[in-house]
Amino acid sequence: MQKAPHWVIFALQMKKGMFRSHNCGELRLSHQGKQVVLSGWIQASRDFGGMTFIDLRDRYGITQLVFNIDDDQALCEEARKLGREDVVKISGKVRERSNKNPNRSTGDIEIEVDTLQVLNKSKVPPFTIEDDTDGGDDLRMKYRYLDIRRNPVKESLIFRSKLALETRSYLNSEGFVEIETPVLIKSTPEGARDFIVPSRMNPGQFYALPQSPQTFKQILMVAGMDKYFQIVKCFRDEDLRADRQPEFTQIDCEMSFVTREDILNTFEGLTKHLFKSLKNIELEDFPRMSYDEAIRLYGSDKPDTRFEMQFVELNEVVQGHGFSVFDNAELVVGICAQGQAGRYSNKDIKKLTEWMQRPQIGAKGLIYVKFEKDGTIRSSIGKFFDDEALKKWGEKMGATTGDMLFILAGETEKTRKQLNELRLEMGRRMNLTRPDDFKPLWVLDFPLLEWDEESERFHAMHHPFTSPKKEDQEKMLSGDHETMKSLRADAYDLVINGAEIGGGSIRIHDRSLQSRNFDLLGFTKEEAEEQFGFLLGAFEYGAPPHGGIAFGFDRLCAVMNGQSSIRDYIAFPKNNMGKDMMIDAPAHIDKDQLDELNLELKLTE
RNA sequence: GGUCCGGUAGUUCAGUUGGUUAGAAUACCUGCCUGUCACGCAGGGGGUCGCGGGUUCGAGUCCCGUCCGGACCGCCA
Repeated sequence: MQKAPHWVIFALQMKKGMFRSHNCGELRLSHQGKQVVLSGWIQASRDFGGMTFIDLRDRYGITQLVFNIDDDQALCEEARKLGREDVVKISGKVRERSNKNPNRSTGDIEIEVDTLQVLNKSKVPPFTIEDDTDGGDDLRMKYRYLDIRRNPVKESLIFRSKLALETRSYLNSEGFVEIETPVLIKSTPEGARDFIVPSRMNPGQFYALPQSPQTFKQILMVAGMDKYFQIVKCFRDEDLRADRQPEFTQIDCEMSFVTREDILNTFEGLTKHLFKSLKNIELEDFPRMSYDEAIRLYGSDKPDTRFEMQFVELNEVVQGHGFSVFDNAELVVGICAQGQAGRYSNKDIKKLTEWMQRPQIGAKGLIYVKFEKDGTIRSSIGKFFDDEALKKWGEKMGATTGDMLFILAGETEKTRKQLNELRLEMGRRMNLTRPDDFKPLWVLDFPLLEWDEESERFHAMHHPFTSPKKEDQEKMLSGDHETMKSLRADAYDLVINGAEIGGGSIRIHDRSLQSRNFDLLGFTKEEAEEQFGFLLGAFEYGAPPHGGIAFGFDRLCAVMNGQSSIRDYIAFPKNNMGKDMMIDAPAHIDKDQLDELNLELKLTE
């Protein structure tokens, strides 16, 4: 039997409603002469009267369509009417372009169209669907379905998908099992505010959405699952930031019969694998730093180690010379900005000082010393210290000619925080924070407890299930304030380029130690029993030693691409008031719904 | 809870010490154009200057309030 010609088969397929034989990103010169069917959106149209070019876009790319009035006048007229974002299906023949476009993967070919079908007209979109859109953030969020058509957002979501896939594949190969834990759980006052869900069947009672699956994963360890992970949504009812959403995703992990070393190695391995497979970057072994060291050298527990500019404490050399700002300060500390002396005029310094004095930072002032190229030394405190003294500071801080010192003095914790802001700002100004440079590190030995002035009690710095380091467990009994402050936890954070990417700890698996920890945190026996009785109970049935870690998945996506905002890695993010601008949530519910939930609104002005 | 910035055409923005009919670019519409790919050219339509109040002969502009958006501090075990 004779086979029908290619074009006949195609015409039949078109009739049958086949939407495409290829996508808009895959046709090449090698397809020349082929009859194809494409579907997609109108990206742009260039009309020359006698001939019209149309860029057809789908997720995979853009293919140019050509309509020529000499070939088919009616069809050409149709094509001229197409508007941006109309959805069309076309069939036609692939042919080599006479003018190729090297900027496009499909730029060697074009489609000589023979049929055109408009599948759906589009209104004129409120912003341009281009890499550099003219749309503001609020419009982009409101019309997120248009925003996602843009390459940067689309690529971000695809990156996220690949990252999840690689995470699963790696952890699977390491013997981890992905287990889902409940989303409707119980509220606990520790930590962040919970999102609350009323229970219809249990009037007056509420579920809470998990801030993390913490207790469940520990119970899975008691249950003998040995290695657990989950890529999981978590919820925290706290104010938002560019890198903080009320619902966010964690790579949540827990392992049994492990030491801290086992966990660090496993997840350093995961991180390296993710960078290698997604960015083709081989990360060096991650350096490690104690929490105390990080605070002392960088004023932060998540230092950006892409650049040095470490803190140098100056109390010894500057105090006792009659300059009261220094003499009365708990800490005098500075950084050395290399090669910056010539870059800062008095006006620039004044500006920088004002920047430091903004309420967000709250520095009282900013002291500088400039070691000018010509050998002169200029500083804001020349009246109190002679060149000899200033030179000595310079030596201590490793400054040479051309460098500039910035010095702050005051209460230790505040001053470090302020200098951290300045260090990061100088890093940015001096172009030391390249987005394609990745410097991970482990920060270890966090304090177990944190004194909360407001409630006048200790809080767990990590969470209440974190194990104190072995050598500190005895000290937990003392009860003395300073000793409590000095307790160290077997907790660790993974920091990359100044962002906290992951955090975890070895957990307490012993019921009595867990009870003692709840004591320290100010829980009564009854409260501890009521809130965490299920965990304490589980610990009595052979809880294995265990520990784990959780990675901020959205943040990891952003950091791996050198971005500080996680919003483009979330398909439908919320704005800084926690609102979804597209669906306009949250929203009021009607009286019937409230009644059914046994709730009554009491809105105050 | 707080600090700061913004709101003018569909969009991004400009708008001087308060002073004619509020502009530009882009998008949109119409016409011309046969090798563009940021096409080009000519023409056109498009504004409750977020909202309310006040000061003033006169407010986009100044003041107060309010709403909305953005960044940040607090908060985020």
